Amino acid sequence: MTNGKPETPDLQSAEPMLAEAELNGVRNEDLVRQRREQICDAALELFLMKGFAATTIRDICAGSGVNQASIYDYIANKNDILRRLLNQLWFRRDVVNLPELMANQDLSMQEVLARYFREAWAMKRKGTLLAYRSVPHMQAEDRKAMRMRERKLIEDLCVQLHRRAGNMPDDKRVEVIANLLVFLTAFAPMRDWLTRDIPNEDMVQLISAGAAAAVEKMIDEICKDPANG
Amino acid sequence: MTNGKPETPDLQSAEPMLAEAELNGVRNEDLVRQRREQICDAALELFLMKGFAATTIRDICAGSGVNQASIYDYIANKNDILRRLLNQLWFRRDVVNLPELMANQDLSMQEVLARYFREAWAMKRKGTLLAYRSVPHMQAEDRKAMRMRERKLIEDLCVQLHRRAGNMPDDKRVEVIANLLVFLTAFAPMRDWLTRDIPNEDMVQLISAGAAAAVEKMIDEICKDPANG
DNA sequence: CAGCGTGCCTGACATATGTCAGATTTTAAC
DNA sequence: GTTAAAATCTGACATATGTCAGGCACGCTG
Repeated sequence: MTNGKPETPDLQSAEPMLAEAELNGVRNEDLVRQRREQICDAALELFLMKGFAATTIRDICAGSGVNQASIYDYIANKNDILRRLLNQLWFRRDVVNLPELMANQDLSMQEVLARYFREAWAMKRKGTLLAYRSVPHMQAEDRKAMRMRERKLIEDLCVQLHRRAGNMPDDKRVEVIANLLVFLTAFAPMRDWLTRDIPNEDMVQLISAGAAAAVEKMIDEICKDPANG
Repeated sequence: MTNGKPETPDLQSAEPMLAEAELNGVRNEDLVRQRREQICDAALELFLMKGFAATTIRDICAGSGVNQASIYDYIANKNDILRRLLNQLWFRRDVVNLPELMANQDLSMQEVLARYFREAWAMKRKGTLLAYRSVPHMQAEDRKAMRMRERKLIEDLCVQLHRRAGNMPDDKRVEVIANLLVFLTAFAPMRDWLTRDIPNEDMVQLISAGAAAAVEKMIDEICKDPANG
């Protein structure tokens, strides 16, 4: 195809996901899906409430109504549940992607951020919390996959920031901006009691205005004083 | 005294700390202090590396060189260690206080934030990480104390933001600004791999410039469109 | 009804963990 | 050197946990 956005890097390319174990204790695939959903739903609530380590398989069984022995017909082990949850909630592809949004030059920075925060805070609230809180409990290889994905996100963001900033010099500090934006994704989820008092849309508007101003200011700063490469 | 800063609210007032257990298995107080230090030092590293729940008393004993039975002469239980660490690292009074800094009207917002982030990121890095990560493992009453202290911080910050913004209307959204600033305290600690590539002072300057711009923009926004009370 | 396949559950194993009683060693004073 | 106080350690208890083997019940086919 020759008529799409020209040489934008492929932002949608193979994302690393966490490898879910295969099981074949139970044949009926619909049943497996249904039970897995029960299990994951219950586990998510418990993980968010008590943390991964403090949640026992017995808790999850009680919460989901699945028997303590049977649960191993549907998931391989406790870590497998976490993996499946993160695949659903953190690595989901149906939620807007910040670098991609930024690539659309018709949108102002503030509009980009407003759309992004609105959707991310609505759709990925629990995923964000789970991801931030349970990194220490993940298997080494899963943690590595998370890091890779984050790394790629930051890189893509840096590319887009340069694109938007015109002739900003190459500077390590651009990464700081990208990291700040990624960090802000966790703002509403982590400060969740705030959103009980304040309508979500108000937060979205306010924070995206502030964040856009911050980004512009920081880009300015880098242009004005191009110190580090 | 009549010549201090006039009616600034007492920002230094009784901070709630977590209640440490008293023990009297060992008489020599210096020894107790020393052993406790060993224990807490080892525990901190382990808690940050593996998380509170995944760290066992045996790990802490191995790391600190204190015997598994003796450790209970110096700390009451695993949660007591966490409490002591947070009292040292999170509730420390020797580190600059943001509302207090803001009360000094001679400093620009950017200067205030630069001073604050510089010191907070240098001195409270581990405390911040520990606090954010181990909230779910704390005893209910300790969690309550943490919340209270945070609540007070936000309130003090709101007061100072109003003071600085001149005639900004009373608006719930001011809390969002305060929360954003508190949240940013965790930026460098949580994105710690960043700081391995980028000098700390560069981060301080860049983020405080950006954050100051964001705060101003958000105050503007609230003044321009005074919707919520 | 018998026979079988599929999903479910009782019950338990092996290990890990927080905690500590009580024996043992060290220290210091005479 | 004797002795008593103080600090440290061995060893263990009670419990909790992840995991699963092997038996059970139910529905389907003939």
